[in-house]
Amino acid sequence: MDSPLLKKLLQFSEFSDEDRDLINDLCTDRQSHYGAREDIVREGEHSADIHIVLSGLACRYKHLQDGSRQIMAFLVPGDPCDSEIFILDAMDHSIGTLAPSIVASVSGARMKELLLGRASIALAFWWNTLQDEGVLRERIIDEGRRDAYSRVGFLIYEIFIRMRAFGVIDEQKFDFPVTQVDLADATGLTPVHVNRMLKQLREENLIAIDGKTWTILDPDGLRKASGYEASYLHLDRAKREPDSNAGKRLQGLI
Amino acid sequence: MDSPLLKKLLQFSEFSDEDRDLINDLCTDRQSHYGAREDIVREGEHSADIHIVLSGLACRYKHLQDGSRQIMAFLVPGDPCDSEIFILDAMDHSIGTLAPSIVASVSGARMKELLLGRASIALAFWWNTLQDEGVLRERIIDEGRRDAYSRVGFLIYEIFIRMRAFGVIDEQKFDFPVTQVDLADATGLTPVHVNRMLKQLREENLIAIDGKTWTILDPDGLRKASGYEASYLHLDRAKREPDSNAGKRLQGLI
DNA sequence: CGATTCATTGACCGGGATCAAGAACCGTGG
DNA sequence: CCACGGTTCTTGATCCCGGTCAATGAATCG
Repeated sequence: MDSPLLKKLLQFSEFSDEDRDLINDLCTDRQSHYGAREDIVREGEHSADIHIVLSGLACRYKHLQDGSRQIMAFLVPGDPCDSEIFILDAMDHSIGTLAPSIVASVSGARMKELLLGRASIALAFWWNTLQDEGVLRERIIDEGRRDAYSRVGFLIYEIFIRMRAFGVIDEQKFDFPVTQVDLADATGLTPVHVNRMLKQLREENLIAIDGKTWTILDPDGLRKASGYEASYLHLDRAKREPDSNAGKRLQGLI
Repeated sequence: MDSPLLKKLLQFSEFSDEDRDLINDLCTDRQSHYGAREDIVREGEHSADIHIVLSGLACRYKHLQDGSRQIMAFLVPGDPCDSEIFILDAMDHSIGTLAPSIVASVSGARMKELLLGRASIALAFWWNTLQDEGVLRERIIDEGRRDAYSRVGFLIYEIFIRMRAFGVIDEQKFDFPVTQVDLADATGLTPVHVNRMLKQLREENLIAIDGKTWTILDPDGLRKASGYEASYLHLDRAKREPDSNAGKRLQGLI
């Protein structure tokens, strides 16, 4: 069975059976269970391990002096949290769960070995880093140039697209176990105003929320409302490759 | 004579004389002169070359549908613009000059060869990517959680620190040839409000502006006013790495 | 069950946007 | 040398989006 990590990396590259086994093995080695709102790695720490989210939901965040929190990225199943940790000797931000999650730990040494021996795998991780950077840049635009309505819509739509690319969307439904406070910390708005924007999105029949299950009723309408452009996720790359089967995997994803 | 690129990479690693020559050669191969406000790479393009800013000032930016522009990062002399271009097949943002600049072009093939053959150099470039990511994350915090005053102060202080780390600061003076519109596009504020914040910073004797020459009159005061924390630039940590094998970690990565 | 977190809604306020009008600063050509 | 048209900078007046404060439900859980 494919691990979430392999599923994720398959968005970027194709792998030999041997590569696939190596990637899957990374996730089965050591697994830790976290509750909601627990830290996986803290700012300033240096961990000997790197981490990969297998299930649940985590985020990159940072606390400011005034006590407020800024969420800089959501980490969905398959996302490596800190594949760079064995280069830097201290994290400049924290990683924590938002919902109960299962996280795989891989020793930095083993990661190093794999990246040394397997250029094909190393390349996929490099790609992942570039996608992360694209997401960060898009969030800067989001906060700098979009109003609250687009900001909330954008965040929801991006999560939707990433979940769908990862293949965990049944119809338009997906599990997104965040509070409105979390969304506020991610968008730079107040919880009160996030609530108002969600209300508006619901009233316009773009989304529906039932507990932690979100439904995108009108993906196209939501995309337009949020001013979303998909290019930065580089999900379409596989489609353009002339001799690749990847196109089949990703068909209909965008 | 050390090229700006070597100066920049020396922030992260130490190099053998041979490494130094290889890095310097990158910058002397092909140099292009750009005027102010010209594009070096456009969104959607795939260039065979990667680019390095040697003098002047450039930025990463993106235009939105409504015509507004968001500057996501400033590129000062020594900064590689797109060392990842030979992996991705399309840029998800543009890079353009703000002031007349000299830019070095290096073929992707040569870059790849260098990163393959020289782990020590590959490591420095990897570090550079991580620093870029840190800057992006800090900008998200900046826009999400700080008020206009801190935002403008923060941006100025970061440029000051990066220029100083690069070694082009005479006393507290440095050349920063941007318009207030550029600063507005970078902070997500309006030019009018940027002007008001600059006025305030001047009145508090934190900075002085004479044409394109900026002076930080009170670095400590500016840092405090902007809520700046330096850790994310990793300026002090990189060199401490005692492990001479560190560079080899990246072998086979590209 | 209370107790605690989370969602929702209303009333009011303020920071920054918007609009507008000069002023200072160019590079250009006469 | 000045006259000029175009940026860029500066400042004031007004408005509105989103923050703040507060109160009430709703949902979850020991």
